[in-house]
Amino acid sequence: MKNKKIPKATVQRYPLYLKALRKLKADGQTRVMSNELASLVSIEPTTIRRDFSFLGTLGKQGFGYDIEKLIQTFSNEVGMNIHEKIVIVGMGNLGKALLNYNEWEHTVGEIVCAFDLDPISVNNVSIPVYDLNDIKGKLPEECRIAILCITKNVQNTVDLLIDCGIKGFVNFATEHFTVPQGIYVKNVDIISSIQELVLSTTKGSI
Amino acid sequence: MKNKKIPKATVQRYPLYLKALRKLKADGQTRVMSNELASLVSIEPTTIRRDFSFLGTLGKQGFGYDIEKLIQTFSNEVGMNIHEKIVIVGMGNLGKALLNYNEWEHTVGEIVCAFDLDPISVNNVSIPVYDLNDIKGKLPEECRIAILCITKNVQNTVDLLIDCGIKGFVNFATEHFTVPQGIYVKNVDIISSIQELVLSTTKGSI
DNA sequence: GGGTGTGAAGGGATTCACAGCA
DNA sequence: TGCTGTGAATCCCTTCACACCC
Repeated sequence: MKNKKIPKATVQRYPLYLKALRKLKADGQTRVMSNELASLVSIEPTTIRRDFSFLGTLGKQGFGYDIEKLIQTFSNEVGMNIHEKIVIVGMGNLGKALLNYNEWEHTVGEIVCAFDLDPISVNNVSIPVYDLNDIKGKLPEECRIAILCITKNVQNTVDLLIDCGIKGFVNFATEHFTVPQGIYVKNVDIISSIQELVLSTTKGSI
Repeated sequence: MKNKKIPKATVQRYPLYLKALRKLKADGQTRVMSNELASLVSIEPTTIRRDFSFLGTLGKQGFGYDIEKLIQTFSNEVGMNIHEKIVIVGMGNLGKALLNYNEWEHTVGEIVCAFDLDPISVNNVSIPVYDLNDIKGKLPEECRIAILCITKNVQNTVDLLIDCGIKGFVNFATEHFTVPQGIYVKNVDIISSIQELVLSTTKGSI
């Protein structure tokens, strides 16, 4: 099964598996069976086994999977230990909250700096905060990923960031915007999340 | 096509359409064609037409769709104007940021109160903030949706909330937890989002 | 003509069923 | 025996192609 193109749906589940596996490891467990993992992440065991099989032969029949080996494989083969330089755009409560996540290191990278319309008033922050109008000069070249925590003038800011080399956005902005081909946007829309929740708790259709 | 069960994938796109349609309306536009909407939301026009068709015959051949009519239909038929009473659990920077979203009203409902381990120190907030240990007595009965912004003791808190009648969670916690059948969790995992972004910007597989 | 709505085809993803190995 | 790995079947979703209507 190795060398086959990994399906989109599978790739999207990998982070979920990794999270559960880290939890198991932290609990002192060293091996896990697809059944057990299934109940943790609410995914069918057979789906899990197929997902894992794309990365090679990782399990032992009648035994299960070695947790450490799985974590290593995910990290190496799927590029989950890439050290990205990430920038936060908009340093309100949300931006600060994201900065305080203590999970950046050893997972995807680090937040190197931030931009805000009023950088002077942002204090008690461990990274440099620059004026949003200075993006062009201050955005580090290696930055490819930006986290959008602004509420106004979103399209213009996005265009500017793309112009500076940003390839991917994690977007918390509600304002609608568009991007050209080749730029990836991961929307984190709390309203939409709740709408989905409402639909599923009332109609059970999701 | 009406009366047929609406596919899960379709339902998940409705909030996205609604957002784009509201934007168009705000820009003064009164009608839209599937082609135009497609380029806005990056979804194939034929997919859009099929998605809409589940809600009845909404468009006019050779003309397009009436934006106001679409918005109304979404609101009424898909339950997007339901007025939920929502509770925030954990009032750090993130909780505050969410509270300041000015999009709650007229979309999904309102945030009625919050819980925190240290409620006294949370100030400048427009809703009551109670002690996390008092959930049992203070959580309004009609509350079915909770937004999790805590970082510790997540499983216990979740169990307690379910016990109090919460049916759905929007989860910002990174700590892994499980829920029984019939409880819905919408994970908002920023680390996973960035992992997906990294995978797509480096391997182009998403 | 220029668009929508939809049967039918095609493509992916999930699940079944079981071979194969520790 | 018990669990993984995987061909085959099934299911669901997307896309094509075109009938139909304004």
